[in-house]
Amino acid sequence: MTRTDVALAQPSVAQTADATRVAVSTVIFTLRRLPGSERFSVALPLVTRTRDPHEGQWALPGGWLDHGESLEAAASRTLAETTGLAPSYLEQLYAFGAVDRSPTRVVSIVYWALIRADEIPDGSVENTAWFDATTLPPLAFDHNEIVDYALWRLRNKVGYSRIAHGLLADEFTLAELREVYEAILDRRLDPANFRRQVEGSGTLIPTDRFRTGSHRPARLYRYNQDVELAERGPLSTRH
Amino acid sequence: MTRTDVALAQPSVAQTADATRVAVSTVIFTLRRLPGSERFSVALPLVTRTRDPHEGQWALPGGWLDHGESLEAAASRTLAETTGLAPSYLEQLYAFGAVDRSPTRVVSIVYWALIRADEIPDGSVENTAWFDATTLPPLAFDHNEIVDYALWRLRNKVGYSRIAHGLLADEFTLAELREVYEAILDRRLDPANFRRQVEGSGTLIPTDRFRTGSHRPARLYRYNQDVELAERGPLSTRH
DNA sequence: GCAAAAGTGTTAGGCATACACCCATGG
DNA sequence: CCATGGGTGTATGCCTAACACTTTTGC
Repeated sequence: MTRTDVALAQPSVAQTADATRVAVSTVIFTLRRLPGSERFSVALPLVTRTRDPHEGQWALPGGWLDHGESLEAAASRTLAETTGLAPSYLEQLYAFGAVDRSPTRVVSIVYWALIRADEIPDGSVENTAWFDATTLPPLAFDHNEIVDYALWRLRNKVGYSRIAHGLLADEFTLAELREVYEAILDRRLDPANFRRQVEGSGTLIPTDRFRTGSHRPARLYRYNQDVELAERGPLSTRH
Repeated sequence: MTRTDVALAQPSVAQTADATRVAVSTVIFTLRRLPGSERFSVALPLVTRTRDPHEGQWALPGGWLDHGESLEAAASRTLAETTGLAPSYLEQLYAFGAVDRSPTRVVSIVYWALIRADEIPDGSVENTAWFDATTLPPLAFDHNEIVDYALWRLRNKVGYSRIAHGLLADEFTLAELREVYEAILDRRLDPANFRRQVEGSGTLIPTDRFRTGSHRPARLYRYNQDVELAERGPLSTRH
């Protein structure tokens, strides 16, 4: 009898019940403006489990690792299969392998990802719903702890890399970039100092275009493609 | 026919030849004073592979994940079995899962570790030898890339955590602590500024004892146990 | 004109760097 | 007493935070 620790997934190769199996899950973050609030907040999609264990509970999107695919490819595939999403940024988070994290032995390689609101397909996907990252219900398995760790990593990494750009369109104003930082860090940033810091970092290229529509027009910027999105050291070019 | 991607290891549960298997390897660093040199340099142990693939080549110590043990326990166990070492610091590095990294499908959860020179048992262990981390021979599988990434992580982490203490005895002088930093970062540090930085960080407690024997005696310090060895966020208390 | 956001200027404080200098011990 | 590492003092420059101020638009 086969059990899964992720939703909507089935093993693709024959496995004995006693063997350790490898699953891949993804914590994928986006920003959304809550109704009634001016600020953005971090949200993520969860899927309902359709079988035991934890049937009916919410869980991270994921599935089994196929024999012929890399870990990152498995993360992308299972994310697309369960939620229809294709993230703009994807990075390995951690491998979870406690013996008792699932009734059967499962090692989960967890990825975390970013996606812009406009990249999310219209219309809801079956069994999928978006939740505020700070007020999650009890999730299946150790997925609450996994989300906590992913949030910690996101907040950490926004301080020393350009991952915030993974949540923005090609062109954006400094205010929009600042709102991304404010949502992730959950605190206000001084617009003047923020401008100087980010302008001095060399990661932004000013354009000739302006965002108009309210008050004084704001200059649009684009990414400097020469700068890495995130420092990953010797792994930056591989998977 | 069973193949392994780590030395001196054998699967403990029946596996089909086609199934993806989970291995655990460890990059364990120590410091040693090279003959003729005043400075310390980073070294790590490798084991010779005793079977195909890559028979005869040097590889990271490791082995298969047992069905009933956690990832970290597997790292500790396989490290002890192959090298006889029990590290003072152990942290997960990355999960490597490229399809072509081994003739059979193997996902390797790699840990990295620190050990003091005085914790290394006397007498050489069979098939094990220590290498300078910066001048390694071609290793089996993707182990060269893994070591590069572990070195990058070590150098990064020494800047924002206290992991250097994992390479020192309970009591140590500031010069000894500075030598650890200099070896890892491979550059000289100003003794005066280093002292102020580390004294101001609150991680050290001065003792009444002094290291004597040459010139002016140097005060011995010990760790402040209240401060985490390394920030791991929500994972700091678990495995 | 007025409100509000875009954008600039200025100051104070903290921290890293560089380096001059004094202290204490072994030989 | 002298060489050497232990340890202190201090000036400089950079970066951050705080906030006053000017500019430019919509209404």
